[in-house]
Amino acid sequence: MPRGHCHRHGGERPCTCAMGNLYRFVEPVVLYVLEHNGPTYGYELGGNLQNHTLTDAEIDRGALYRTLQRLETMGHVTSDWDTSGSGPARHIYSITQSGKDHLREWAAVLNNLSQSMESFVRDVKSLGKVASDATTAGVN
Amino acid sequence: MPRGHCHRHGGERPCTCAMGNLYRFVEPVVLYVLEHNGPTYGYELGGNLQNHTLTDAEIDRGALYRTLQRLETMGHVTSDWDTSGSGPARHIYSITQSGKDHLREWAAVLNNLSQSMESFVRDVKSLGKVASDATTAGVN
DNA sequence: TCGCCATAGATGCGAATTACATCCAATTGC
DNA sequence: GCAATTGGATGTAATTCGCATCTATGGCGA
Repeated sequence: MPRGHCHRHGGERPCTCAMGNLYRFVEPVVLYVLEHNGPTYGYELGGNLQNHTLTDAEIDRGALYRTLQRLETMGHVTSDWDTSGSGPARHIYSITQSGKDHLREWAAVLNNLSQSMESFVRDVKSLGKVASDATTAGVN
Repeated sequence: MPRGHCHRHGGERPCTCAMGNLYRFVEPVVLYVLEHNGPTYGYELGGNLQNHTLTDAEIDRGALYRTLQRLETMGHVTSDWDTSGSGPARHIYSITQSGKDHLREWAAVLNNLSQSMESFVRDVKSLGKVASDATTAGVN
């Protein structure tokens, strides 16, 4: 199952699903939810996450857990075990100040990227304009 | 040299360099330049490309050549050898109709992605708003 | 009490991607 | 002749991805 092939929207066409989990996109979303919703554990995070993903793709649980581990080694989150509730113990993650800063940095990066994409999209739209302007003026 | 670590802008912070070549981002840019500037060969493409990249990262030549090969097997470009000029033979690539369609699909994807990012950035910006509104009203 | 299911965390692994290095060939300048 | 430049292409170690699988706890019915 090569990446680039989206089994959800089918076929060959590009779609953000085919872009994979891209943990670099998972990272900021995790940080955001942690700051917005407060401390929580991976399994629950997996649910709230899907409302904030940047791509159409669902976030893989494996990718999520590994992202949390990496964020912890980088000091952007801290974790504690919660054994109070019923069921298996929960790994509770909290965002640190460093994590909040990291999220702001991420926002700056995504802002740039977003604008680059926007301008690229504009460029593509105006591609055939000159040739077609003579025949179809005013068509968007 | 782990990904996620940008040797150009240094350090730990996220930057689109650290996002890698992401051939799925190289693909649309290559298609765009091919449609905008007309048929050309890889080496020259490598130059014009850098003005249109979506990220800060330079596009790796290896990635470029492999992208062109993949685009050809997908039928989005065709190629011919140009042995007329001086120097080594040039592999001239031209975009096909299928390639133009593909580029438009890419534009739609990037448009969506761009908007998702924009809205995410807004969300991050409004994160501490409620808490700080009491003390610093009107600060952007 | 045994088996089964849901929750929860975590890892294994083949395939894909990346980043960089390297190789090959032809031409130009010296 | 030979180094430098232009051009194309591949090799490869490290990393990431996507999916499957493993472990463990507790609830619940038979």
